[in-house]
Amino acid sequence: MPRAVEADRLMNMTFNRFKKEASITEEELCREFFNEHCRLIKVKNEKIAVKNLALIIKTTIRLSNEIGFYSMSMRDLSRETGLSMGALYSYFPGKGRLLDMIHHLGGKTVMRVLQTYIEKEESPAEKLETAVRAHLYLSEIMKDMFYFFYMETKNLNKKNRKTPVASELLTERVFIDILKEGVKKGIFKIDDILLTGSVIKAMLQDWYLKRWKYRKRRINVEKYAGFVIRFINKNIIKELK
Amino acid sequence: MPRAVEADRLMNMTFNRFKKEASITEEELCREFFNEHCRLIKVKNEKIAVKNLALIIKTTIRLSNEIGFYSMSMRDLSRETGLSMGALYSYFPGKGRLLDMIHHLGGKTVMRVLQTYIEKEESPAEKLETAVRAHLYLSEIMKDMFYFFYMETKNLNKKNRKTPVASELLTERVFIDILKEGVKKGIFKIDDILLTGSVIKAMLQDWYLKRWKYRKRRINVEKYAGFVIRFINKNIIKELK
DNA sequence: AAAAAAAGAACGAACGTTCGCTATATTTTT
DNA sequence: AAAAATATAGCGAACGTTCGTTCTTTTTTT
Repeated sequence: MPRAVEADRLMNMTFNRFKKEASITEEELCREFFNEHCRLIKVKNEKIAVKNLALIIKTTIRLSNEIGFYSMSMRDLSRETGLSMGALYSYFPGKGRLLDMIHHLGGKTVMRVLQTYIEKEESPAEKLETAVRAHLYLSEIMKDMFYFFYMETKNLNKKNRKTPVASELLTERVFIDILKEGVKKGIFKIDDILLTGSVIKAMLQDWYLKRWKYRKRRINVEKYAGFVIRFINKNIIKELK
Repeated sequence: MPRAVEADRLMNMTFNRFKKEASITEEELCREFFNEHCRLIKVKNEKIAVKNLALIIKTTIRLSNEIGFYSMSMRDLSRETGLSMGALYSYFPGKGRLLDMIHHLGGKTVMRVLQTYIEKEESPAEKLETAVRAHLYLSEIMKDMFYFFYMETKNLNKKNRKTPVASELLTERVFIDILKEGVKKGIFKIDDILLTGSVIKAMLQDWYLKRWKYRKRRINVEKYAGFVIRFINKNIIKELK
């Protein structure tokens, strides 16, 4: 069916379109961060707070991804942000809490974006493709943050440590629900839905966990997305006999 | 072809058989460790050294997987092993070097086992299945060490940091070479060999990176191996028309 | 008795955090 | 409108703690 394939290709959400539509700006996220934690942030001026929070969060993620959150000292953060030790502690209650707060922000953002895009689609096949693309594109835009999330989970305090575990399962659940719906409607044929959901998640994570590898091989996110979707579809789409 | 499938199933390497055959004992690995680094180890009695090295390495991996290698202090290690601070420093030159030494040991072991098992097989299809199973079974036996490798890579010193990156690519190459051979012999039909190798690696890694998830769902390593192999095969085995 | 191994007190460096201070912006009073 | 008072942001030295490591002493083995 070359015509149908062609139509599909035209309808594919491109990375650039997603980037424009989603328009997840650093500033907007930091404003949300500020409003949510203003009780813990000593700086009251929103304009100043948002500016410096953006600087602090960006620098924390960068340094953590280079040497690990635990290895990054507050003096490192002070030097790299240009803010003094005292000033830093006006923006968060302590090093550990800073980590928790960034995690909280990221988790919420991912789920919000994912849900928004899935709701737009009708059929399970379209939902699945959209979910895969939205997840990959979002992780491409926020690649440092995604890597940071994955690698620094164990450094969270016990209360918040459950969140990313739950978040891992939550993202996976989105895919499992789509798969279930597809099976129910007779569109998908899947042996093991749970395991299928797991390996989909694994393939999505590989994109941001092995960035250096894919960059080196000049594989862009759209190519990867297309490959993953075809790879999945071969295993779940009912064959027409 | 129910008969062929049945034959295949009988020939599948089981986890228990692998465990017996490979017989990777903690003690044997530590003896290798001792002989390789005896220049840096002050304790000369092999029996004592191997016993305590096993204790030190096991405890280091356990504590690192719980709280991270950097968060684990030498006092933690002293308390948990029951060895004094002074005694610890008779077994390795320093905390950083201990990490390097464990990584070195693990990397060598993985490649050795993988190569041994692949050499036994003839056809690419069998090689692929064996490689997948050997990798998964090995990571099941040494699950803590595999998790440790992945999570503590960035804490290695710069000289040794290249090793795990190279090791990631090295393991992947094993699979890519099998895929290439299969295509050449006309057994496999693959669009993108490099990307196929990548997602195979991603699925294998998921097994030891998300141990808690699979344990909770009561999915054992053999079931996972079977699923992964079928998932891959649907994408690479030439269809008979 | 000599050698090897283990012990644990001690050391300086570096850690996260605090706190008194200065500088600047905003509000209130005159 | 000018002056005084207050509030806020930023600073960096200093604190107590904990870190990796060393070194002398004690115990165990040969």
